[in-house]
Amino acid sequence: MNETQDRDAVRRNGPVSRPLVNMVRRPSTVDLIAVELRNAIYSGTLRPGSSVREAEVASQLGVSRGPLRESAQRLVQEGLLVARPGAGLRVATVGADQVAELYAARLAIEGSAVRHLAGLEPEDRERRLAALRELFAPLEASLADGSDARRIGDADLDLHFGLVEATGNLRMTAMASTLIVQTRLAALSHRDGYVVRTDILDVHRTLLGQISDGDGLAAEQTLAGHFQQSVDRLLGRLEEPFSTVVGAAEGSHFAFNRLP
Amino acid sequence: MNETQDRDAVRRNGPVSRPLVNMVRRPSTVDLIAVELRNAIYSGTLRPGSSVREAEVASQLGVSRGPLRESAQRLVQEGLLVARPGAGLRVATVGADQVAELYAARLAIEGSAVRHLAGLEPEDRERRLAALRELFAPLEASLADGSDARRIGDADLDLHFGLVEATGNLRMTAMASTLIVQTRLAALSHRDGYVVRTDILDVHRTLLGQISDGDGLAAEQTLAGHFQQSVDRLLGRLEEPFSTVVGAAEGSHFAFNRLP
DNA sequence: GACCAGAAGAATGTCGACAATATAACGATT
DNA sequence: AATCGTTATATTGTCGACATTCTTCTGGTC
Repeated sequence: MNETQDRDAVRRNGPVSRPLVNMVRRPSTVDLIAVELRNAIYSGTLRPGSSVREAEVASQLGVSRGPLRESAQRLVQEGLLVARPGAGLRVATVGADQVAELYAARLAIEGSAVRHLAGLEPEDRERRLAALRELFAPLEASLADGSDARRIGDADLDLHFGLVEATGNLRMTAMASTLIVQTRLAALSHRDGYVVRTDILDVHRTLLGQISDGDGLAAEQTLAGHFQQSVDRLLGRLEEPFSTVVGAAEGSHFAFNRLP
Repeated sequence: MNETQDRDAVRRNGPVSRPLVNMVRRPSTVDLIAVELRNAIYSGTLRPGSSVREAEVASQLGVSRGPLRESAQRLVQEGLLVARPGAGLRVATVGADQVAELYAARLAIEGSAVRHLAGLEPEDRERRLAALRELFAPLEASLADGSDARRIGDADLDLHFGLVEATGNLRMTAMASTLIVQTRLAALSHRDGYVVRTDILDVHRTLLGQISDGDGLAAEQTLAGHFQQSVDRLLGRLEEPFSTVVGAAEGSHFAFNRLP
């Protein structure tokens, strides 16, 4: 019984001090399907507002309707799918009336993240910033070689997700993941297609610099300004230099859609 | 085709200006089951760490295993249930190692909420604060008549949920709902049972006052201090006057578990 | 011509049954 | 005595089929 008690204790409280090995967790079928669905939504394969026929998608995934429906409920909880009784599943749409709310939620999460990072001990802070600077390169590259807006958006969202992931807070990371896919949905729902400002490089450079300086409030305000501009642009309130492409590019890399 | 287009437009962008009536949405069975499950977890009927046998729970709810499993996946996404392949469902446990993370997430959401409220126009701000002061009475009452800690905790959590709900941000409201049920899980997982400080009345009075004064940053710091004490208390780092009861009371009122 | 009512079709909602897997108990072995 | 291997039980994972519901099409009426 002692071994059982130990296992139970581990389940309740996690490894006591330092885990010798990572607890192995085979992903369930529902996990795998949910990842595929999120990818399909994120990449635009399942377009916003389109109906999701269970039998069709299930057969494409090589599973029955049961597991598919279970996975779908996860995305319903995330707000990525909408289920109407009798009418089945539709991909959610993030319309103009929801953009402000969405970015307010992102500011709550990501703003808290940058403040947390800025408040760390300099040594620890720089270690985590190093990981973030890795995400900077793809953004620079996609901007430099004139990639389509979708790829630029991928790099941008990856960086924003990295901000939250760097805090190590799994709950906030999960919430950020959901909000970022919803951001993609908002962009895909937008009549002008995917729109990206050309100065995002400067904004993020400033952001990382302020974190590095330990000035969390300034970093949060930079983020707030950045988001405000994004909202205005999505709502068509701004006329300014931008790069817009309705990217038909498939195959984004979904750094934030990993298995838990 | 015009009517269809109009309906689609409504689905995408929501009602154009001011909706004459609220769009009626019959709750699906999955919705209803999910509410029941959350209530059972919140009230302690389903205890943290306990296994949830599908057949048993399904028959108690009067449904088959299929809909139950679909609902369960929603709670898995929320972090309220854990599913291990082959081993089925267990109620999540929020152990000591997760308390800090949980309260950090709550601070991100609720801190953002109080700052938002404080930044509103005085007229609008006071209107929403009026709704919050309604939630103040139950807290006072439960403290005054020496209720058990569980009832005090209910009133406390209702008030905190009300803070976020008052912003009108549905996304943040949903996230707050999840985090607050997890807070209850943490309390139920705690060895000392439900613990409540006796000075929470003062803290919340101060909080609402600072919001009323438009001082969002101060309100957020009050919240941060309050949460820090909660974390310390749950981790047993503090020895101070408190009221602790392992409340066996069933039937909490779950203001935050409404249907969407 | 627009609107309403009814019927046909298709998809969903739900259930029961079977196969696959994990758990627990038991005995054998070092 | 503790550990390992085996077996039995119970539960989960998956699937196919049926009843129900929504959607769409058609025809009729004002």
